[in-house]
Amino acid sequence: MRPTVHDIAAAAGVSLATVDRVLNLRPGVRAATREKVEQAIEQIGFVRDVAAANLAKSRVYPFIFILPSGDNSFMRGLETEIRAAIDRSVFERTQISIVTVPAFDGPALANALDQARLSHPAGVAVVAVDSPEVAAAVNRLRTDNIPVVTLVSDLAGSARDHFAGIDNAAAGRTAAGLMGRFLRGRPGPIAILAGSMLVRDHRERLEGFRSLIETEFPGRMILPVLEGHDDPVEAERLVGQALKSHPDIAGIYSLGAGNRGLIAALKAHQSGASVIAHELTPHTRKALKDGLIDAVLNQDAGHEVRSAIRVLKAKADGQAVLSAQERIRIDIFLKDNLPFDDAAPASEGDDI
Amino acid sequence: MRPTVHDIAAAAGVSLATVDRVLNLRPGVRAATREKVEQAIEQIGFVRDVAAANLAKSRVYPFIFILPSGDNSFMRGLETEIRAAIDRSVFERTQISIVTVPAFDGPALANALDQARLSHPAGVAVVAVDSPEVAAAVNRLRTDNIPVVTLVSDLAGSARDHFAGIDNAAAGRTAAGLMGRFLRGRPGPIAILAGSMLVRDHRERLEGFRSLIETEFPGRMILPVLEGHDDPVEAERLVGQALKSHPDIAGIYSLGAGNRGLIAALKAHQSGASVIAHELTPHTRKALKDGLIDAVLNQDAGHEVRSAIRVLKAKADGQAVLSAQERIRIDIFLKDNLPFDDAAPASEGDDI
DNA sequence: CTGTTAGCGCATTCAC
DNA sequence: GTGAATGCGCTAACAG
Repeated sequence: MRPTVHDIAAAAGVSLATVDRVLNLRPGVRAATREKVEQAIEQIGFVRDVAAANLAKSRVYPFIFILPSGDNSFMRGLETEIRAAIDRSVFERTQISIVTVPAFDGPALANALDQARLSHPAGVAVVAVDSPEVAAAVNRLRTDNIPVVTLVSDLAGSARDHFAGIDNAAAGRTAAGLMGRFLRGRPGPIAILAGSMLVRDHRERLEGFRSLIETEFPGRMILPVLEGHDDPVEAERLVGQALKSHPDIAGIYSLGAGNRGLIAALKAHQSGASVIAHELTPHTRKALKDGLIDAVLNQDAGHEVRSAIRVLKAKADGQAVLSAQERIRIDIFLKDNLPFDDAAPASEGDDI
Repeated sequence: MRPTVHDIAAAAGVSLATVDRVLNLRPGVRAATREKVEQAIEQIGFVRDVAAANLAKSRVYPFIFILPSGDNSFMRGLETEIRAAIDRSVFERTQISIVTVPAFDGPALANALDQARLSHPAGVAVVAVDSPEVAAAVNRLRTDNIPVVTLVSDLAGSARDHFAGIDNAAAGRTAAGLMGRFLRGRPGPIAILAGSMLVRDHRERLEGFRSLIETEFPGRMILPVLEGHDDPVEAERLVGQALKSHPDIAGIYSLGAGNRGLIAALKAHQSGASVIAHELTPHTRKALKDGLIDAVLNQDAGHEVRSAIRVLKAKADGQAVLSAQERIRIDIFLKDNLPFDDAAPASEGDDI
């Protein structure tokens, strides 16, 4: 039988209440007594039963998820997954609210974070814009001892507890490795379509892609980055222009969103370029099937949401996280290994 | 406040014990009373607090994991992950034992399953050999109401509750899609190294690979399958022979284990073939880095083990499983997106 | 057939 | 500072 608080109490010659005070770092215990109890805990190898503790506390975890608003398939899919988590909240003792803010807007996001702080949540998950004011707002949350997990895109120079997202540099390198192999024997430059250099995930993918092409496939030219702000209209215009002025483009790496525009441009220009994009959405799925896109790198929004919740809970309880379980993997989809064949539902992803 | 058993009792005008009997489908309740209670449950929207129930029951889950013995890096990695789960068992209320049986040996496996049945476990996870006697043994477990999850390789015609493994047909197609693209413009046949057609995962990968090559890359010849029984020595001999008699081999798909032998043969013959293999082990990792293997498809043993445990628990409690969470993904590794750079530890993988 | 009662392991009043 | 008592939501004897 695994030892309980009673065993500690007996071993230390104190009462349950005192044991509890020591366990939960509450004041009102003499140093000597505390010492005794801690020794007992150590000696009998006590591990607290979190389930029982939560039961006794009737613990619920109020969490706040902050993500960009707007017409971005991936982000809306993410929101769908958060809503799915809300449906499970009765079972999981969570109580999740969703806040949306304009994309790529640091001040607005910082403001939303400060707002969130006022409601004293048990944790906050945020799709970060990589700016100092956002980092400062995150740090204010941390000062209040509120756990913060960045979601999808990370935040430099902040005290965030955890990042629930893929290794974006590795994603960029993966895209480059595939692209280099796909283009073997075919000359021509590579075009890159990004969303914004204000978000860390896009910057890291770009860096990873570039560095690998330069070292492993030297001589392959990369055109100046097209920054389409994840907007389909802008993306279509930029890619269209590029295809017009560089008819010899052999490959295109779309590392952000706005893929609807990319796809439209590809169709219009009958480009034969090898194309690699991110995120499996209804649009990229169709383009894969139609042969317009060769490969899609995907991050599973459902897994990210579930992971964020698990980590926030663990942090809120001062528990360790199973890091292997929380690593978000980079899925690679070709036309031929798409999950479920029917019309793509909003929740593409999966997990675990 | 979420409703409790007390609320049901009050609403139905009965005692806690009766509510409990209805909830747990125990006998000793008049049909009319049962009806009343069920109505109350329905009306107030009761959902049982599993954590509290487990606490009251001091529930522990005795599980048995059965896997092949022998010198197979992937299977030994799987065992390591099971041992990691054993380390967590105090927290997870599990009590896991490991049984190993000779690989590809249906009768031995069936015997081990029958043996497992005698100890009345709360669930069994098994790396299946796809044979009728194994299916029969699994069905005997199911008759005793013991949940069974197949692990890594599935079992046809059995009543197993769940399969914790990748979609192997999709894996084969993925390998074919990559291979076809890698070989663009290069003639020459493809060689296939398999372990044994007695296990379902190998058969499914082969089928998926073959069908996609035939439909998407017609004209690409596939040589007769080499069956190496996951044995490095045999694999080396078979691949060596093939490379000697077909010096024009353009691609090799290794869909089973025994990759040490494959790698040795590749080195010895200075083959320039594009190679795709399964499972990231210290050997395949090194071969990737050395450029001997182009891509590795991997299944995460850690994720599979954790998933199997979650599913067995859920089935044992008659609970629903979050199917999205339990889907095991196919990881694709190139030389340039390998996880952690240091010397590969036994536990490569990770998760959902 | 049905109800009463005493825990499961922990947290939290309220006395002392 | 410390302890005794009560309850979280559910299960499981044991009575009736």
